[in-house]
This record gives sequence, structure tokens and C-alpha cells, in this order.
Amino acid sequence: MDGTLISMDNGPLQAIEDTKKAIADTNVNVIYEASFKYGEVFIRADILERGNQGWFLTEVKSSTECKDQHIPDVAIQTWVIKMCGVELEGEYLQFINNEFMYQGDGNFMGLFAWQDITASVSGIIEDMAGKKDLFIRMLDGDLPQIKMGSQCKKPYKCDYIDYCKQSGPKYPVSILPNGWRAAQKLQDQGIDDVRDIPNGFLTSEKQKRVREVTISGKPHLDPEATSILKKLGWPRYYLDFETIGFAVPHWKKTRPYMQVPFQWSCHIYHKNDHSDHKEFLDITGNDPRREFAESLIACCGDEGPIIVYNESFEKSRIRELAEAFPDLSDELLALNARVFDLLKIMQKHYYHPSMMGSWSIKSVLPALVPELTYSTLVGSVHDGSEAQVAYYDAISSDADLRVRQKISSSLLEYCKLDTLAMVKIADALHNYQSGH
DNA sequence: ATGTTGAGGCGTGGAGGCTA
DNA sequence: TAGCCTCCACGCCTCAACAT
Repeated sequence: MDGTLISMDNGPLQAIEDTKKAIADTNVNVIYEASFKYGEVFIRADILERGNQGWFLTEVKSSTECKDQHIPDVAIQTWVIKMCGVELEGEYLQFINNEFMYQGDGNFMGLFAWQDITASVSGIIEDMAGKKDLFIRMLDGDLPQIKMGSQCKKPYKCDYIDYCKQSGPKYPVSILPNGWRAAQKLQDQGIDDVRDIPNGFLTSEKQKRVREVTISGKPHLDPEATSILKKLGWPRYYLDFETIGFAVPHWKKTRPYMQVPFQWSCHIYHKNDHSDHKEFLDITGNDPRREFAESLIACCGDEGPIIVYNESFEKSRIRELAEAFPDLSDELLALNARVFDLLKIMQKHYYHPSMMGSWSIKSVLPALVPELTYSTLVGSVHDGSEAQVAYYDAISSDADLRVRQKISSSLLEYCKLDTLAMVKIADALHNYQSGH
């Protein structure tokens, strides 16, 4: 849709002036980033469309539904615009329709969905002046005296979490796994630290283990874990995927936010101690799925456990590949039948006080295999989200060959370390009694 | 941002047992 | 034997945790 974009290049005051001119100009029917200021509040509206009696305001979100927190976001904009004397006829939220399937033809009709939120907005706008004053007072005042809680992460993660943690307990009760209800009860009783939880309070086995290990300071490993691992067959495939999920689909037959796999790493260990590493990475920018699937099948042979961390992720990707390529379906699904989940073993049988209630591979590795660390990675990729950014940079048309090669080696290095981490974790479990 | 899985709490309903 | 209580299993729901 053609319209006038209000630039911020010359500062907010100029943007406000430009907005006034655009509104006065009856040839302009759509304004992007229209800018307004009322009192201390400056806002930029994503889309304004001229209607018969006034304007329609549309806020664009990358989420896939209208969420509670979006309403006050639009309400404050609505309030500022109305206070500036501009008439609004209604407010809309525009978001991503994640059922949209791209057909690869450049046609994105259906990618977006809209919701009329005029009623919800007007329901809270009466209160807006008071709310605004409250927020201004809070910003001007001292640090709020409030304990950490769910508000630190929901609906968005707060930037000051690390700061606040410094003054809190060393092992807050919020680290209890699936323990939000228990944590609430404990905090109501004035208990903030896991080490202060009275014996007998917790009922879940996992939570009890966290409490006991935290108090004793000694890691716990159930010998059952060792015997389960020793029973696994050969050869052993340690496998990890990297994927990318675009809000706006890039390739035919993909949906918004669909996790498209573009890279895998596999360490293969044979019974005779012989080992091998294989990998796949496609940064051509073409749909990587077909070659990903074919190379994976070729790598994994037809017997031996395929060891992953959090099996639902890799299994789901393989299932999606099987749906995308019916001719490979049988071979792909045969891989899924061999998948063994290292995460489940860890959750059931291991805990170290430094894990702080988390069994993610990034928490388990430093506890169990401290000599292997992601910080040794020299490239720009240290976790899954950075892998996505790096992949996107690599396939972007403006990336030259040298940049691509650098990104490629960073990605390969990172994914290889992820599977090596699983190898070392499994080794550590194997040798636990003798070592440690 | 996604999807999958599992934990834990709560309500429901059937089985079994007690009493009048 | 009718009526009522208790207990436990099960299903449903919400939330959290994990991967990217």
C-alpha cells in the first residue's frame, strides 16, 4: 500500500511536524510511523489510514495472535493521538497468520491477519492519564522495592534480571523445576532460598533432589544412568540440527516461523573406539531441506542409537521432512525410531548445584564436563539463536564470499561442539564412579 | 517466534465400606 | 438396603522447560 513514511532522521520534532503536514494533505491517505507527542509521551504509529470521519490506527506485531499486552500498547498510542486533536475511528492489530503456506510465487496474500480492538482499547483509555502519571513517577523515583517474580519474565524478559539477582538469595526458590506453585507458597511463608525449605515440604522427586543437592553442595548421579548408557548399542550417532524460522517465509511450501533445518552435525562412535565426524551445511540460500534429508539418511546408516538432546525437536523436524518428501518418508521415519534422548536421562538421574534448576545442555555441560566450554568458540556463534542470525547473514545477497566462508566455519564449529558436548556428557556418565 | 512434552493441581466419578 | 462418606484413579487444564 502506497503511503507517506515519516522519517526520524532529523529527530522527533521534525517527525512531528512532518506528520502534521501529512495529515493536513488530503492527497495523503496512508501514513507510516506517524509521530506524535503529548506531554512527556512520544509515540510513533505503525500505520494510519484516512477514513471518512477520522483515521484508522493499525499496530503491526510479529506475533501470531493478539495478546493481552498489545492492548495497552495501542491504547497509549490512541490516547496520545486523540489528545493531539486527531480523530480516530478505530484501532486494529495486524499480526502473522501462521497457517499461511507460501507457494513460492511471490504472493503473500494471507500472510497477515487483523483484529478490531477498538472496544478493548476504549475500555482502558479512560484510565490512561492516571496510568501515565504513575509510570512517570516510577521512572523519576527510586528503585521500586519489589521481590523478583513472574513479572521479571512475563510477558517479556526484563533487562535488569542479572542486576536484581545480585541482591536476591543465592538459590531462589524459583529455580525449582515446574515449581511455580511451590515457589509461591514458599514465598508466602517468607522462604526465598532453596536451602531454607523445610524437609518434607516438597513432594516432587525432582524438586526434592534439587533441594538436597543444593544443601549438600554435592552433585548427584543415579548409577541407573550409567547402566542405561552402557546398554546402548553400536555404532552411536550423536546428532544435532540447526534450523531457521522466518516470520515471512522464504521458500515454497514453508509456513511463518516453521523451523527449516539447514545444518546438522554428527559424531559417530564405533564399539572399537574408532570415531568419525560428519556434517552438513547449506548456505546457498536455496531451500536446504532436500539435501539435508538425503545427506542425513546417508550419514546415519541403518542401526545404532541416534543420541540427541531434547528429542522432540529433532524428531519433529524429521517428521516434517518426511511429510515434505514422501519418497524419503520411510527412511526418515526409521531414523526417528532409533532416537535416544540424553536430556531425559539427565533430568531423571543427574543434578549439580550449579545447574540452578535447569537441565539444558548449556547448564549440564559446565557441571559435568567443565573442561569443554562454548566460550572457546572463536567465531560469532555460541548458541542456537546466534546460529540463526549467522545463517541469515550468510544467505543475504550482500554477503561476499569471504564473509560467507567465515560464517560457514563459525556455524560448523558451533554445531560440532554441540554434538561433541553430548559425546563428553555420555562419557562422563560412563566413567562417573571411577572419576569425579 | 514455534512446537512438543511432561509436571502438578484440581475436579469428577466410581468403588468400597460404614451406618441407620 | 438406602444413603452417605472417603479414597483413589483418571482426565483436563495450565504452566514451564527444552530445542532452534
